[in-house]
Amino acid sequence: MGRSPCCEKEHMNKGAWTKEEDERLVSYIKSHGEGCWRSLPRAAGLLRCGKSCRLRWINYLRPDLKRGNFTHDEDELIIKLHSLLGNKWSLIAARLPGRTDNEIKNYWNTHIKRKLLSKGIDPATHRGINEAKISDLKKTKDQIVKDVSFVTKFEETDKSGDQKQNKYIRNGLVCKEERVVVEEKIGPDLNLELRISPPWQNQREISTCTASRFYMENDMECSSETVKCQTENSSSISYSSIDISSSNVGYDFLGLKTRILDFRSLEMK
DNA sequence: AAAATACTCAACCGCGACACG
DNA sequence: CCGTGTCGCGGTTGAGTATTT
Repeated sequence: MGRSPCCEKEHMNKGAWTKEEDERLVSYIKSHGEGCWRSLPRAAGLLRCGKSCRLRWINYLRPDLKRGNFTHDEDELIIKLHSLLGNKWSLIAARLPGRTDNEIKNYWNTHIKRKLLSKGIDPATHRGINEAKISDLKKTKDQIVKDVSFVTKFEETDKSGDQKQNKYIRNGLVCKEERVVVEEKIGPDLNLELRISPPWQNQREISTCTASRFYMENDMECSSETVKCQTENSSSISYSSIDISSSNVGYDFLGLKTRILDFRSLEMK
């Protein structure tokens, strides 16, 4: 038994929206709010299917949309997020105020893909196109490197506050540095540092955020704790940590809920 | 100036997830 | 548990525009 279509295809307008249709839609949503897309077209007096109305509103008519070209910062953020999330455009868009998933998807396909390719980076994997060299390096002793999108280096102060130590975040995991040296050498020539913050936050402000950390030793997840981090500018992350035992505690990353930072299985809250 | 080609991006389509009876 | 309806997502299309030949 087939599913009934979302709307009767006959007697429906398709293609580009007219100014009058836009005005009807905006006016209806302003007075009645979003939602119930199925019944909206009839109520608003539009010969469009609900799907089409929803798309038009979300991608074009919403008042909070940002117009104009993408900034360099937005470019970088999109690349970073794509390296983590893949083609999850809606998740990426959630981190870029005023931008829609459709817009980012188009921008990715028309601009960023080309930009990365011109730098010798595979846009799908965010790794160098010359995979052969990388594979050879990976085979060498003690260079067991898992699939990696980018590496972020940060400085950690020990509990006494006396000593500082370099550490690396790879795919959300805090790693011992010797395990990622090879990746630093062979990785893409891009600044892929990622700051973690709640959605829609002004990145310029000093802010605190919380995340769980998992140390990797001998390829085993061996401990976890919650870390409070304070970000002051885009070039550094300082950490102060609080030990907790958090074997079953869920936490947020990029506005998502997950227990382990496995970006390939993230789900919306 | 005209034709061909490349590019952009709004809109469409099909599918999966989820809610509900 | 199953069938149905709705919503939202990601991939794709194609009309309009820009650039090149």
